[in-house]
Amino acid sequence: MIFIEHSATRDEKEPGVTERTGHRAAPEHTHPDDVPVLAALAALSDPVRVALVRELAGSPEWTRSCGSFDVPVGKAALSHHFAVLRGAGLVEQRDNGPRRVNRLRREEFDARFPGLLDLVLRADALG
Amino acid sequence: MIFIEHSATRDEKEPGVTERTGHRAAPEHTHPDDVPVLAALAALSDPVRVALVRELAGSPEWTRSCGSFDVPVGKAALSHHFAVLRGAGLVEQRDNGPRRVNRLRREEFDARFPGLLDLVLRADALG
DNA sequence: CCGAGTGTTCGATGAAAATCATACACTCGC
DNA sequence: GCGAGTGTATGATTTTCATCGAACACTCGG
Repeated sequence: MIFIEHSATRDEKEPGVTERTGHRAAPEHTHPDDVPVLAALAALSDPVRVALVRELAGSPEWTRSCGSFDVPVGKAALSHHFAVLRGAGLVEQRDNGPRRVNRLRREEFDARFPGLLDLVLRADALG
Repeated sequence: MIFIEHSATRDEKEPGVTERTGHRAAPEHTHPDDVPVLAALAALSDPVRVALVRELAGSPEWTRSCGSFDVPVGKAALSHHFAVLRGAGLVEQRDNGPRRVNRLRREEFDARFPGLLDLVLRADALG
């Protein structure tokens, strides 16, 4: 078993060059503070993305790879949806070996859009 | 005072049959409690509709007719947007003479989706 | 009863978004 | 290195949605 080193959270640290062997482009992230309200709402207006967010909220951080979600779309579309979620400041991604693991940016997103995530996550009778 | 009586809904009437004696069809409303989260978010994901909601929030109830809003779309599109807002439980409409006046369903919508309206209404630097 | 003002409906159009299939890039165990 | 596993990029197709113009419906004041 190999662990991901990469110290800890580098929120204020520029990602720069990872000390990993390969040269795989690190995913580009957008902080929730830089996300317009409309973009956040648009990102959460898609059933597939909401399913991803909900499933992600129910798992420990950095434990779910992109392919491990139960959504009825191919992997191309899936990749696209994760890009949208990243751009909306909803998820953070990190490369772990061949797979890309995810984390829901609960605190940061909540600070920027209070209550919005709770709204989407609360199990409702009406979807 | 005479109110719109509208004896019974005649949704399944054959086209062309207008046996009403000159009353306009009352707008069909959806209570926020019957609105899925996704529909609410989708309704608020459009810049024109957000502009309508914001402008409406800044005016007393039942004072704004549909045509009185400053949005860069024709009246056909405008009518469509109001229908969406109605369907999302965001606005209530009432016929007043030749015009249709509006009201933002603040309390009801807030009870169903706490914080969502505040999020959209708060004047943000980032739209 | 007519005409101006107001809003809806309909059909068409254009743009944006979701999706897929394919091809490509990277990592790791063997 | 090879090859399986994983995710991205690209291009094409489909769907969805916002928009418009025109026709229609309703109300009210002359």
